[in-house]
Amino acid sequence: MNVKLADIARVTGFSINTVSRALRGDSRISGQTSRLICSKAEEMGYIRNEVAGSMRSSRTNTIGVVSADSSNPFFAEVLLGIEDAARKMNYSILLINTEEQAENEYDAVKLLIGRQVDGLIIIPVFDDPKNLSMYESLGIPYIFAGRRVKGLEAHSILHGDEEGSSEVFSYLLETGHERIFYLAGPDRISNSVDRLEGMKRAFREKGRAFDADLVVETRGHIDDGYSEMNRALNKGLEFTAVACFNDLIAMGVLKSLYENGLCVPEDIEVFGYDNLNMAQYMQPRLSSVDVPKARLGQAAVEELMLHIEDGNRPYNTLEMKPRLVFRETTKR
Amino acid sequence: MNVKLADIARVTGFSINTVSRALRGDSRISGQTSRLICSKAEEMGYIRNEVAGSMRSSRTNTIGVVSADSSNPFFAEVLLGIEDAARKMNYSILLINTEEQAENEYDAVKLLIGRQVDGLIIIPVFDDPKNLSMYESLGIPYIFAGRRVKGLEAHSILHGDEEGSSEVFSYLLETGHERIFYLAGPDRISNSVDRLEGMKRAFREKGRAFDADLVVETRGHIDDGYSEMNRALNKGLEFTAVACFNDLIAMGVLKSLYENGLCVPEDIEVFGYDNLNMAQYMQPRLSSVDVPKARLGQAAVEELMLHIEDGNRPYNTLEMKPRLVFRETTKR
DNA sequence: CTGAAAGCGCTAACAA
DNA sequence: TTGTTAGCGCTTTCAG
Repeated sequence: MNVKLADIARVTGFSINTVSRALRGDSRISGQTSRLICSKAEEMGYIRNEVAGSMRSSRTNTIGVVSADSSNPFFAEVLLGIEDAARKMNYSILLINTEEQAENEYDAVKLLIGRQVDGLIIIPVFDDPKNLSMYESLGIPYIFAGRRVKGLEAHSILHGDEEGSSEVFSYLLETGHERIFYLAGPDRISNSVDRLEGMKRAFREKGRAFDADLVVETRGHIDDGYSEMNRALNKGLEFTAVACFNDLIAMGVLKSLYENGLCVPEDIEVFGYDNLNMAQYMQPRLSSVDVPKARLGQAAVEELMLHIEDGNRPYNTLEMKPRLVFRETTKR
Repeated sequence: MNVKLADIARVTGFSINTVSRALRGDSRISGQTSRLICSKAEEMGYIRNEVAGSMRSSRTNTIGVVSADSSNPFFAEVLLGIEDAARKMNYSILLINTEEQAENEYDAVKLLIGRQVDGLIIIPVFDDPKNLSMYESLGIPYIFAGRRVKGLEAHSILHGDEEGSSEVFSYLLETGHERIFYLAGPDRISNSVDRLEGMKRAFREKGRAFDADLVVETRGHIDDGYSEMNRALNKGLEFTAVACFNDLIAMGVLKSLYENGLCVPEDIEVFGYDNLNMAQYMQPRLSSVDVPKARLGQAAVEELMLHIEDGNRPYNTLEMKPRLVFRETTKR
């Protein structure tokens, strides 16, 4: 077995307790003792058994991250922000992916609680009764990153989905588009719901009615953008602008438009959402709505920490600002 | 506090021990007792404290994953494969990113060992003396996924970097290219080393000398492809084909070539590496070398499990086959 | 098939 | 400033 406190205690002649304290930098231990113990520990290759420590202190210094799909660049960047911020605060990350399935989310949370994580950062589905009631009596702090759960909005850090989407459609409507095709996201996540609402708001504010035939729901994958655009074109759908739920969809859309001989932005304007790094390398460079991804992850960690420190701290919805980035897929 | 074994024991009248066994499905407990205990536990909302369990059994059912940069789609997909396979085997993932820094890798491994992970999957740097000596006396099983560490090849699952790269260059040389520009990866990771070696091998086999001026090292990011290609073009470098260390670089390259009025593949042929999903949506569709990413992650978990089960199992390098995918950035 | 006792390695609480 | 004692919640071992 590995070297443990008792071994160091035996070698140095101090008690296990003193060794434990010295190693944790307890100020009550004299400088000399502390230095001796620490150097001896180093020399013996001591690595603290965090599991045993957690057991006693009932703190694991671990946060559970329930992501939707970490192979999606959007979540990957959020995750990176989370991991980085957590590491700096001496926390580790237990990661589980749900593939947007409410049931996987439920299982993930239960599993992480069994592993005694100190808190949770979750990218949840929008509206699931079983999960809702689970969250309502969770027992540990939790933050929803970039999404909200119906009825638990206070736990969310959001980035203005309705506003961002509304601005995109306002721009398109103001510049004269009569028929705007919208490739929406899956309706079980709040981003889809809110961005769709943003669209409706824009139409309302401009005193215009939107055509339900021009909205199609997708899973938000790159392939969806390509196949749905092909389908729309094949069935002769008419439009002069395309708004996409995210940049991945937009990439597929651009490909389809190109192959069908349509020019962007001359024939058709295209707007993405998320502003992935790759957006600026698409052909043409994609106009998009910027969301601060790494910052979102970081903010989620920071907020979660405050709740871990103070279990009575009230929850408040945090909002970040979206920002439209105009590149080459729009005329402006 | 949460409900624990003792609570269930009290309620059901059995001993803590019997409850523990019933809950773990120990076959020595009678069916009736077992059912009673399990249903009571369910009813009371019991969630097993895995930390306490691990403490005693010295098994955490956790594997540590030391990734290079999980915001890179390549690693993100490998990670997804890892997470998925691990979950199916009832294991959880502790994730740390290193940003390709040997020192971060060192710290990550030590930290994960302190957390008593049962094994490690690492995406390591190639050649660091301190890390090498750490690995040589690690004490727990470990697998390098998709990369090798100099001197510890047996711990790796590889995907034929030298072979894949050699095939790319063979194709380009055979089809008459005299000057091939290569955007290499960072020299501290084995993939760069091996793919570069593959290039050299191809030149050697064709009885040709390669020009060192036509090789430039990059970090492997999308921006590097764009900026290095711009730089090469600006200084008047001549070439008729571009091979890229990975698809991300290739995406940047395509953008630069387009902006400089060069046609792909007519003027310049381009080859990527990794075959990311997005490769087929680039403009034009990118020819690349396919690497089974999710499968790699899955294989790493499976192999690691065998070593966790049997601590004496010998390590053997595993090799997967690369496969060239010809799309629109090459003439063939 | 079930129970009692011991202990995993550490930290907390209380003493000195 | 240091030591002693107890115990976190579970699983293992040994006993019946």
